[in-house]
Amino acid sequence: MECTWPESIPSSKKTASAIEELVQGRDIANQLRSLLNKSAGDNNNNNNNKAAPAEDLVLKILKSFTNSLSILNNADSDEVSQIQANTHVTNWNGGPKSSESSEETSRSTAHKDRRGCYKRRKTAQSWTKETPSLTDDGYAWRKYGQKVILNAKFPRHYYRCTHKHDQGCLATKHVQRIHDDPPKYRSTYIGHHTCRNRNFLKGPELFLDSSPPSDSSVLLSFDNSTITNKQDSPFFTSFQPSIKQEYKEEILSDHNDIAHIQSSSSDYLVSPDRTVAFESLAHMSVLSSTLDSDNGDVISGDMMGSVEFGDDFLIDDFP
DNA sequence: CTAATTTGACCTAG
DNA sequence: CTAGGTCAAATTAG
Repeated sequence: MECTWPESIPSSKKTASAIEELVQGRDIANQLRSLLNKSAGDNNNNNNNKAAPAEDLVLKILKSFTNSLSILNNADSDEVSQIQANTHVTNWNGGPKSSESSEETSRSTAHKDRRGCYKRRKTAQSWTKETPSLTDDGYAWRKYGQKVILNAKFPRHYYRCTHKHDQGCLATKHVQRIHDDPPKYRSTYIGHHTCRNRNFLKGPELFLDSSPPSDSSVLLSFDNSTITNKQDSPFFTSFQPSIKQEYKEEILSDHNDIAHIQSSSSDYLVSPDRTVAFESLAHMSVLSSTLDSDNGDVISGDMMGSVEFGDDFLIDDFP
């Protein structure tokens, strides 16, 4: 089986480069938007509605980019993506069903009518990754929920991209601790990032940005799988500037255990200067360990095989 | 003050 | 119906 990559395994390279272009365009539009905001802020402080039409236009451009991205990303899946894609914060009032009255007839409490407010994404690409510690993947995640899962000892934490409202990034993930004694966390990534704000310190960014966009970005090759690093391939975790809070307590709690694990995998302890080589090594080791346990026969156990790609990332070549 | 997290209610797929 | 995923008010952190 070919180790295909879940994130935008584009049906074709055309799609891939189209996505890249769109991301770039949206990024630029974002820059323009912030530029507009800034200039409107300090130039004319009393007349601020002058920039409103421009801002509006930029927002429309952004929306258009985001929608296109969403369409391309899950080409056949449902319309969830576009719904959330309004790039600014207006929570699309006047929802799908025009309920003119009866706020409280159905539900007693003074909650807003959230029916139809969200849709659960059905077929988004997802993949899981298991780590002995909570590592940051370079993206800014915002926790939005926590749930106790049946037959699981630990609750599951739900995160979404911080730039969901900024840039309409629809990526989410959930993290669940599956073992305690040797700490093990399973993170499931759903959807992929359309945002461009990774928290790189300095080194690895040249990995991603200055790489030729055609197809030879970064290759990691293993036994029989070739991995191309596109914009957010899941294993290109990076250094994090600050460990977030939710991780902090966990890390502190089993501080002793993970210390040597991390150092042995040469991850996160290297100074950022010489990271590029080290990083790839680190990831290779991570990957090889996971893939390694895979090529034998990781059976059952409890399915902690390693990297299983959850969904059928159907590569829809055109019919 | 703003922004992130917590947490219980809400919503939907199965 | 239930289990899992999401929302959003309240709370806490920066």
